[in-house]
Amino acid sequence: MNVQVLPPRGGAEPVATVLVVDDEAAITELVGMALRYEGFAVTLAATGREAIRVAQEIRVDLVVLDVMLPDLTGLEVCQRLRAWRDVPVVFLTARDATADKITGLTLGGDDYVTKPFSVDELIARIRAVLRRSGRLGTDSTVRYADLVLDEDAYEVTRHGIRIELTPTEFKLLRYLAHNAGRVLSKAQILDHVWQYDFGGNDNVVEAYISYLRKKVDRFSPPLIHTVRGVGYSLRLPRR
Amino acid sequence: MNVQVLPPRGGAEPVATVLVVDDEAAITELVGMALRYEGFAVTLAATGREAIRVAQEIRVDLVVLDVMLPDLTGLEVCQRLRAWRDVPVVFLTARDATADKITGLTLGGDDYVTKPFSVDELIARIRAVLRRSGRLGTDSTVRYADLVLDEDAYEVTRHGIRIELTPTEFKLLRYLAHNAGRVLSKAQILDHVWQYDFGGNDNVVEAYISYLRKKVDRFSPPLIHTVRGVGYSLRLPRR
DNA sequence: GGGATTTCTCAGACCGCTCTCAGACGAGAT
DNA sequence: ATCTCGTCTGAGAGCGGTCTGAGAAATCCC
Repeated sequence: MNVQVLPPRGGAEPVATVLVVDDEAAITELVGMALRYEGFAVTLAATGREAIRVAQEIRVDLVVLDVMLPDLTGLEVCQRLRAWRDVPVVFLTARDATADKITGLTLGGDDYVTKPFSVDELIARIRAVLRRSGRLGTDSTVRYADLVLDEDAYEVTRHGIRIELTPTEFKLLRYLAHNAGRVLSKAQILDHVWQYDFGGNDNVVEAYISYLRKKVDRFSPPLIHTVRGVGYSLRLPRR
Repeated sequence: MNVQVLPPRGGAEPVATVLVVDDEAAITELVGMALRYEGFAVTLAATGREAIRVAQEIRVDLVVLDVMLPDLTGLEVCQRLRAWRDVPVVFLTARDATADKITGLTLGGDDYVTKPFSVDELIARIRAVLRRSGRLGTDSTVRYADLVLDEDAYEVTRHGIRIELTPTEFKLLRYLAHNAGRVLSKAQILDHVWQYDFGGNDNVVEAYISYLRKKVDRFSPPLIHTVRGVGYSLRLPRR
C-alpha cells in the first residue's frame, strides 16, 4: 500500500551522520530537528574550530556548513577538513552573496543553498550530494502510482508523459510524494516547503495545490485530495 | 491497541509521562485531568524555567507547551530541552494570533494545536506525535466490532466500506470509539469533543449523533445506543 | 535593462459544515 | 389512554474553509 517509508524510520541505524555548522542556534536547531526526523544522526557545531574537532573525533558522512562563521570562513573549514578526510559539504550562504564567493563551492560534488532556505530543499540537496558521493543509494526517483519524480533532473512524469513544473510546484509535489498516503496540514507544508522566514498566510498553499492539480491531476485517477479541515494528501482514490 | 480497555487503566504503569506547561492554571488543570484519565502520568509547570527544571529531574516522554509563557517563549524552552534530551513537543498557540505566526512548529515530527482546542483533539495529537516518535505503538487505528477508525488518515470504514465523515462527526465518533461500551453523557461529550469555550447547548450532540447514525448505523448491527436520561454508548446490541 | 516567468496576494464564488430551532416522536409514569 | 419529558430529526441560516481568476510584485535570464 504505502510505497514510501512513512514512519520516521524506527530504531534502525541512521541513514548517515551529518555535522551541522552555523553560529545561529536557530538554524542548527531547525536543520538538526528536520534531519533527525528524517533518520539522520546529527551533530551540531557553532564555530569552525569546533566543527574540525568534532569531525576528527567521529565519522561524519556530510557537513552542512555556513560560509560565514565567527572564527574561520566556510572555505577554510572545508580545506582543513579535506586535509584530514574527504567529506562532502553543503554550504549555506547569504542570499546576496556575490558570484565570486559562490564559485568553487560546488566543486567536487559539493553544493550550496542560500539563506533563507526551505528545509525540505536543503534536505533534498543533502540527499543528492550523498548520492553523488556514493554514500547513499543512487536512485534519485520517487514513485507513487504512475507518478515519477526525479529529484536530480527536476523532472516529473505521469504515464511516462512529461509534466512541466515551476520550482515551487516541484518542491510541493516532492514533499507530497515523500509523504504519500499521509495527510499533511497547510502549516506542515508551509514549514517544509517554503523558506523558513516566509511570513504570508497559507492561502499560498491552496493556490499551489490548485496549480498542481491542473498539471498533475489532468490525468486520472486524481492523486491530490483535500481532507477538509485537516489538509491535503497524495494518494490513490479510495472507492 | 487498547481500545476496549475501559476502566481508567487501573494500576498498570502509565502509557507515557507528559509535562504540561502553561501559565493559565485552568488550561493545565483541564489537560492534566484528561491525560491522567487516559492513563498518562502528568506533571504541570507554569513557567519555562520550571519546565526545564522538571524535565531535567524526571524522564518526560512528551511536552505540551504554550508558545506564550511569562518568562521564555515556547521555542526557547523547546530549544533548551532539546539541548538536554530529545523530546517531542505539542505546542499550544492562540488562534487570533497577533501575528505570532511561529513557523517550524511541525518540523521535527512535532505538532501544534490552537486555543481554544477540544480536549480530545489535543489528546489525539499527543498520541499521534508519540506514535511518530516511536514512543507508542505505531497502529493509528481504533477498532470496535466491524468499525475501523484510522486517526492518521482520517478514515472510517465498516465492513471495509468507506464512510465519509465531516470533521466534527469524526471527532465525535473517535471519542465514542475510544470509550466503547461506556455510557457518555451529553455534557461529557460536549466537554471532550467540542472546544472548551463552546457556549451552545446539548442539542448539538443529539444532532451529531443523528448524523452519525445515518452514516455509521446504516449497516447492521447498530452500534450507537441511547441510554435515556443518561447519554450515549457505542457498543454491540445486547442479547 | 527589459521581457518573461514565477511567486504571492486579494477578493469573490461556491458550497459544505455547524449549529439552532421547532415540531414530531416515543418511552415511561400515572 | 393521556400526559410529560427527553430525544430525534428536518429545515434552514450563517459561517467558514476551499478554490480560483486576476493582477501586483518579485525574480530570473538573456
